[in-house]
Amino acid sequence: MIEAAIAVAEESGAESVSVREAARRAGVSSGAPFRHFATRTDLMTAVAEEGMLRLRGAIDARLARLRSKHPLARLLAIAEAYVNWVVQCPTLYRIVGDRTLIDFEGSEVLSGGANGIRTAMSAMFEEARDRGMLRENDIDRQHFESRALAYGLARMHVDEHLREWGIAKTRARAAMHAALRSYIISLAKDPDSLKAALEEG
Amino acid sequence: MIEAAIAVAEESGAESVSVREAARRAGVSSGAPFRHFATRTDLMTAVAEEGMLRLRGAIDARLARLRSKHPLARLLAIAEAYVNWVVQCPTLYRIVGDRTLIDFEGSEVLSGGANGIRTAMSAMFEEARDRGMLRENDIDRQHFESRALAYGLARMHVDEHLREWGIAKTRARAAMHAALRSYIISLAKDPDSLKAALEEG
DNA sequence: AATTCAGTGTAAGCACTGCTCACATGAAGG
DNA sequence: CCTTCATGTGAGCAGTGCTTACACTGAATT
Repeated sequence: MIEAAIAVAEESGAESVSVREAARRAGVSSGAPFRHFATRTDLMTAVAEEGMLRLRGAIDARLARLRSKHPLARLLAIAEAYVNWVVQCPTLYRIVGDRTLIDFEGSEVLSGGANGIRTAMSAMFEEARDRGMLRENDIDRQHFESRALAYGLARMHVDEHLREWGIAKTRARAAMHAALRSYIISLAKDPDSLKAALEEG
Repeated sequence: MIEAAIAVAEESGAESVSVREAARRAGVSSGAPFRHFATRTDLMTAVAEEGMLRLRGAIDARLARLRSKHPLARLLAIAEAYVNWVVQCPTLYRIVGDRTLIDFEGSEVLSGGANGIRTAMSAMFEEARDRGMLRENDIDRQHFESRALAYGLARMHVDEHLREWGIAKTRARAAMHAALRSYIISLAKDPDSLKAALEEG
């Protein structure tokens, strides 16, 4: 069912996923899905949970691959992995973020997943501050601001706002990376050493 | 019809606006709306156009009220007026931004309106650069970045992401203003003179 | 081994939706 | 007075979310 729902969403858009269509795709009758998901929202929530797991997997993989221990470099890596995943799976991302389509608060996977990402970012801001790497020390504001930037970039992509900016889909990643990179660099007290850390990979 | 549709959206959510319910609200039969709007999308597009006009009105009013001629101060004013309007009319803003609900490209009011805001911001970045007010000179990237930040803040609000950040609705405006302000200030070559211009109002 | 029974799938059906269409109304203009 | 055209009407079609009475299966209990 979940795979069928994802397939429908991928080709027809997230809002036009119907329980019946997903059931047809899975080769069962129209009532069958309701044995496993009480409501359409529950089905879409299950789809979103699958998406959240993949997103967290992508972020964790990126962090594991990153050599640098510079907290701002790791912060940028999280943000980049985030937007990379959004570019790769825009439909799934839309579902994960759409609180009118799913029950976000009611899902441990979803709220816990979002919480985990936020906590990881928070830890890196704290470490950067404690090691004197930040130009300013109000890390709550900087955390909120960087999240808004990453979310805005991701949203502008999935909401199709990029064409108006003359940014082709093939260049979306590069444009978003450039924005994130320059923003994170602007937070650093010593931009040059951060740039060096970023070169390190 | 448009007023009725807005009323339904305000109290039941934008996605659950139905042509029939709007017709009931307006006291006409179920087929009547289709004399004026060929499809539900057209009706929602008309609602969105109304929203775009109000948004542009709010921004223009704010700029007219602003004494300072400092381009970065005016830039911040645009961004603040933008998020203010989003906080004030979240439902309408969701409709304006939802390209699955409306025909954005097909509406002169909508695409032209968005274009106008972008052009206005662009002009201020150019002026700031030409007057040597920016720390860096790649204004395209800074314009894109600041738009992503403003859009992300607005989206986080209408998508109900703020509670997870411990930001109550009453404080949303203040949090968003703080983020925008500190970001714009970080762009300025001479932050102190910008701060003075911001004090001027 | 027979029986129970929970888990799953089926098909019909309800109330709703977007949208169409044949029809009525009614005002404007020749 | 008659035509025309814009608008509203209400029945109807296909699709939706969801429920429900029914049937089947396979494993556990007696």
